[in-house]
Amino acid sequence: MKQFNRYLVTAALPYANGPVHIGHLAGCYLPSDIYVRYLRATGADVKFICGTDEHGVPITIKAMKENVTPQDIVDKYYAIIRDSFAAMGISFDVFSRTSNTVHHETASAFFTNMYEKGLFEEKESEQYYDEVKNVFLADRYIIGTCPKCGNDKAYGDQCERCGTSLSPDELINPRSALSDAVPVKRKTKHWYMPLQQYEPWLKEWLLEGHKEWKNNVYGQCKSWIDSGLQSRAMTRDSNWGIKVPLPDAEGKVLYVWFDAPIGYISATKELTPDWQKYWCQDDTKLVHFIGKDNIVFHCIIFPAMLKAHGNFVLPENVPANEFLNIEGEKVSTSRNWAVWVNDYVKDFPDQQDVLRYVLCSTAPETKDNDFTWKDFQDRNNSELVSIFGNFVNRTMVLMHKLCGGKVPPIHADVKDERDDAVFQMLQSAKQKITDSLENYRFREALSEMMNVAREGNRYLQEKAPWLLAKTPELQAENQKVIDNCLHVCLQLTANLAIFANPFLPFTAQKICHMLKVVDRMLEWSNAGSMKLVSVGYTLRAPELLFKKIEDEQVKEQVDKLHAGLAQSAAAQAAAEPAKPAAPKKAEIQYDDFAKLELKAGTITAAEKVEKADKLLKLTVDLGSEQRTVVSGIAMHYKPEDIVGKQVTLVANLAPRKMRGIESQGMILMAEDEDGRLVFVNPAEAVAPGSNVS
RNA sequence: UGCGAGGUAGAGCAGAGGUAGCUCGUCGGGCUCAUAACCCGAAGGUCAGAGGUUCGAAUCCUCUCCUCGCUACCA
Repeated sequence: MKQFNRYLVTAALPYANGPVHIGHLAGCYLPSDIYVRYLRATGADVKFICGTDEHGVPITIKAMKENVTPQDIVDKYYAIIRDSFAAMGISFDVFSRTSNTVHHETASAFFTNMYEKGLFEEKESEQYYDEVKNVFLADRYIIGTCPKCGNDKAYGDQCERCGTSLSPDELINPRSALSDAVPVKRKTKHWYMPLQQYEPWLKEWLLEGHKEWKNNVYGQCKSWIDSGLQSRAMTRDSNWGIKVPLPDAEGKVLYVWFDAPIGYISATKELTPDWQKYWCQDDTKLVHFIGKDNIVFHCIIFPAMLKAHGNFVLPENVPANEFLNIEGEKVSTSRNWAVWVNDYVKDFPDQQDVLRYVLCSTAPETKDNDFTWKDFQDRNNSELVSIFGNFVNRTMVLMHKLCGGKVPPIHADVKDERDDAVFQMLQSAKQKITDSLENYRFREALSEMMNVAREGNRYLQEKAPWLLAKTPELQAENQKVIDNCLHVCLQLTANLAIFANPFLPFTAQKICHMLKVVDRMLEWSNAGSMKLVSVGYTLRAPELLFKKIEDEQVKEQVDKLHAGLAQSAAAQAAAEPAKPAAPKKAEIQYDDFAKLELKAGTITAAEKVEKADKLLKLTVDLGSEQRTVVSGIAMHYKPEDIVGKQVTLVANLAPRKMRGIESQGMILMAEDEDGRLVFVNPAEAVAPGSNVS
């Protein structure tokens, strides 16, 4: 095993175009914070790095839409994000931002270093340009008609209706998502990093050298490398970002994915003049905490960049988490289906540890997981309150009642095996928790920590000091046994604070306060000790560590979630028509309309098309003939529900094959903002084959 | 379409050839120091489905189904 003398821990740079939600927290900020708090407790030299990622096209677009500058956007969200993390006790050593001067200089220098070594390829290509907004358009910002299914809202990279991946050139009638203008092709030059040249090295370093990485991470990297890497552009046409530091690069900036990870380096520079010690000496253990969407950038592209530059350490591990869903549905910031951290802090003041506990115990370490408010309540009430909080409270109350509020001595003459067993249990718990934390298994570590509290309750139950003190006479007789029991329970409580500290730092502090011990007691090396609280010390009155969460609070949160969703949908619906969305298509003459042959028909049969999520094969009765129509409505209607329905059919549309079935017409559907499809049909039943005009 | 990860008691997870385990929930009992908390016990699973290898498969192989991700600047 390699010996490391210091740690550099990074958490993914959140993108500064919105606040952070609990999925972000569960994905990487909480696990990294737990890891770092543990490392600090062991006395390790560790730096915990994060900051906002403030470049990239989405920010310029958001700025354009809100009619402010990109800088306004990032300033606003930088503050919100920073404060959310601080409130939750995420203990970054530095929380920087990529719009800082230090970062611009660092990223520029990084690029120049690679450029001077001749590590970039220069290539010219033609890209769509929006002449109204004067910007080059990323594929995603070109909208047009899908050549496969005719969806007129396909994006330049993919059609979301039929799932085909596209290139902007394939779109019929492309237009800009920003201005609705018809984009034109313009030549543009970019600098590419030939990733394929790093393949042999990546195979050795990653595939051979890091087989211990998590399955989901290793598997995805392997799949990328095995399928062959390609040159990737490291610059973009934009005026928001870090200028490409070359003379002939007007209007070009570094690709955000080139500049963002360098942000880890810049932030470290900002933190300490000693930054090189952390980044350039190979006895540093660099660990990147990220969500699964970032795997390739952190495991392949950024390491390749570091390798290319040559002066930096490489990540030792990248423990990426999967995603957290909320109440059974994927988090969606645009639909406002999310629990925002800044809201949580307001709604549950002084209960950060509850969220930390719940997110850690359901952390998506191996697969996507679901967060529900009911589960949040259950875990708080039946685990934190009933097991952990209750044990500490029982101990404190009994100690005050039976031992006069002072830490009782331990009497060797009445000490028994059960007392020793607690000591043994602590040793083994320390071992297990340490092992789990070192291997990024935070859920497991947390559950071991809770087991310590469970053991405490069990011990107390078996000793039952309250029975030994039923009457004053009995108590006098048993005082030594009672002393021993509460002495053990108090030491156990102190140990619990050490074990809980990485996960529940606010709670650990409360325990320290009650026990009148200083922060240094929380050092990891003290775990397992039975001499943490001193005999004879007067302790403070017990205070509850956790409080119950009531049904109403849960209901409020669930309602809030749904209200947010509805509000956001309404806001979007209101915003859309306000834009010149209505006359998207050119005006037509009556003759054009008359070319359409529309007929009412009745669906007589419907079945799912195999190997297609969205397609149904329908048979439509037009009175004089039967038509086979393939329609992309499987997501919205079940075959059995629509047989017998009347529909409006474009009867003279040229036939088209889809999934090997010839579709002889098209059914008219109305689609709302959420993508919900509804039949456009005659209000009353008419004879099949009736003309519609 | 391809590739990656996953599918195990009502819920959340462990187990990676040898009679299915943990936490919460449920049910029964005990206790009363404690936030109706704690402790003991029980019920509950054809380990997504089908086939195969093996004396023996949740675990290995093949195929199928489902979920999520990547291929697109969401942790």
